[in-house]
Amino acid sequence: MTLKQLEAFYLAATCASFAVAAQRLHLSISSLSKRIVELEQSLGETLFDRAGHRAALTPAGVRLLPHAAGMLESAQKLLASLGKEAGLSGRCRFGVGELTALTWLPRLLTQASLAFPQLTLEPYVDIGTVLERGVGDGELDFAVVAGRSSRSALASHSIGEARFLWVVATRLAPPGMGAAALLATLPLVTLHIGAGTTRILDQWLAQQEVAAERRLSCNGWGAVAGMLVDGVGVGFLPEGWARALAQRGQLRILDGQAALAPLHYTFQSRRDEPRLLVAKMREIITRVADFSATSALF
Amino acid sequence: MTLKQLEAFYLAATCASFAVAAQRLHLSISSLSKRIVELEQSLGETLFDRAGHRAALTPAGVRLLPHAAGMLESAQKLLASLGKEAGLSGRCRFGVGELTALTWLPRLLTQASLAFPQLTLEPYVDIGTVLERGVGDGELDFAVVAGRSSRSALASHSIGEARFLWVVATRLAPPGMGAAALLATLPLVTLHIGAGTTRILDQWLAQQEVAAERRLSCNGWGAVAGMLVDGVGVGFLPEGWARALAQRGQLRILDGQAALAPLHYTFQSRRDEPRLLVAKMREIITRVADFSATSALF
DNA sequence: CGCGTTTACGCCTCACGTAAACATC
DNA sequence: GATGTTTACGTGAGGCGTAAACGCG
Repeated sequence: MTLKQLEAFYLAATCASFAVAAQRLHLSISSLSKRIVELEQSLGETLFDRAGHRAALTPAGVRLLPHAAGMLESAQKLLASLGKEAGLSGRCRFGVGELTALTWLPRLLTQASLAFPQLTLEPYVDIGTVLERGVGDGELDFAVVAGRSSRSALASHSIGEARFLWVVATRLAPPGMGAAALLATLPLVTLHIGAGTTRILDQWLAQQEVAAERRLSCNGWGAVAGMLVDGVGVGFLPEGWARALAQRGQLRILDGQAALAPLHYTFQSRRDEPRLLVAKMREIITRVADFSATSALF
Repeated sequence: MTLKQLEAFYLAATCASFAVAAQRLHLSISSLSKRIVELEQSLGETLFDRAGHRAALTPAGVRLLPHAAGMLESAQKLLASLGKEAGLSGRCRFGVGELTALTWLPRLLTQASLAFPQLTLEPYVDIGTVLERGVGDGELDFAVVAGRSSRSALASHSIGEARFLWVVATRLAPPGMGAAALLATLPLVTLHIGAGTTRILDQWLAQQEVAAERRLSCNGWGAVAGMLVDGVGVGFLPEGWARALAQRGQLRILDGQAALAPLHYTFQSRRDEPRLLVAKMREIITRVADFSATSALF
């Protein structure tokens, strides 16, 4: 029994497939498979049931899992007690929404690479549901997404909220007009369904008893902002963007009485995540996250 | 960093020398040395100071030691949680006094090999001081010796007491005569100084205000018993032996008012001993130990 | 010079990746 | 046939023991 075998077992047991686990170990699938077979031989127990389409933990494997996690955690603490940077090297893959990518992600990368010079940071930008699946499958160490996770295997920690303001091109509407009224004549320009803002938008529409008859969705905030500036329709933008564009006179903020609810963002990772690094990254993110920040693009 | 490296480090740090540690790992000294060098390289810390005649732990080594012990213990528990016999295989070296060897050691070996079929038991018979040094140096996993240890690194657990009776050859003395009186004319036949009985003998002599003018010592109870039967002098034997030989008429028990104090035996192991096996062996020994048992030789 | 540790070297096992085979859906 | 895991095999690094060297008492 070796630590490498235990690590391979732990990841294979917690990731969606051997392929994902192998990727996270920088190992070929075949080598991962052999490591696990060798662990099984050294323990004299079958840990995975390969009968079905995908390998499933046997009862012995289930019994072993917490012990293996404990060993790996002990090993990490051992390393942490000596070399400070130990355990905080290697790669860290994580997911963020586009809003994050365009606001505080650069600052996060600066801070994190300052704190962990040995660490290779690999952010993936995608919509929340994709990121959640990535964390669940073990492809990502964590993700910052809107709202709490519906997956019981993931733990959510609130890290802040983003506020949005309804806007429209200055030339399309006189001052004082509300978003609800404009939606009667202008199309709604927003993100694709599945993005984090979908929920607060639906909530707002229901509350206002307004239906968005014409709807135009795109998969990026940058494109949405561009369309709104060009006068394609009415929509909402992150507060910082809206204020920056309004100040330049390109957009008018529709600050009627009915504002969009703030969108809460959470840090999501596996509930059984043993890596110290993930906890440290959460600390930094909690400190750095600021969804009202203006993008460096402006 | 591997478990083998940590194990090598742990043993090298707790044993008297690399040679002893290597012996316990069934490894050559050179391989042990390399394992430790490799651990140092992987941790980026020097763990042993090789400046002096013998390797000594550096501060970093001292910091690492408890972590390494914890890892090894976790590994053991992991194995114990799956395969029952796991962790209880391999070799177990321990020391016992000759009295133990001639009374309950056979029963211990029977019981222990029944409880741990995979285990190779290696008892070493010697006098207490030698055994204590062996445990302290790491050559022995534990020892059963008379009295508590004077070494602070060893933990002592009482497991029973042995009683001794003064005897003399039947033909040498009429009934009713005491040992103190006989010592005036007959030599004292006893074990070498350093044996566990030395203390209770000295105590008895002081209490009786008797000096053993002629003294004849040997390094084995069997030889002492033989000499006493042959009428070489007066001496004492373990209670069971004395009664067995008296019943056959070969010896007379000198049951005067002044009996020897009972000799307390303790189970001694390293205070930081992490092996489950040692605790289990102590349980069995506590159950099995019986110093009044008659040797199978009779 | 003895003792304890390290270095040098030849040997062999072990762990890796590529590629093919196998099994399940 | 697509996906997921294992087997076959050639290669290279790593761990082993023997033997010689080093360094301190």
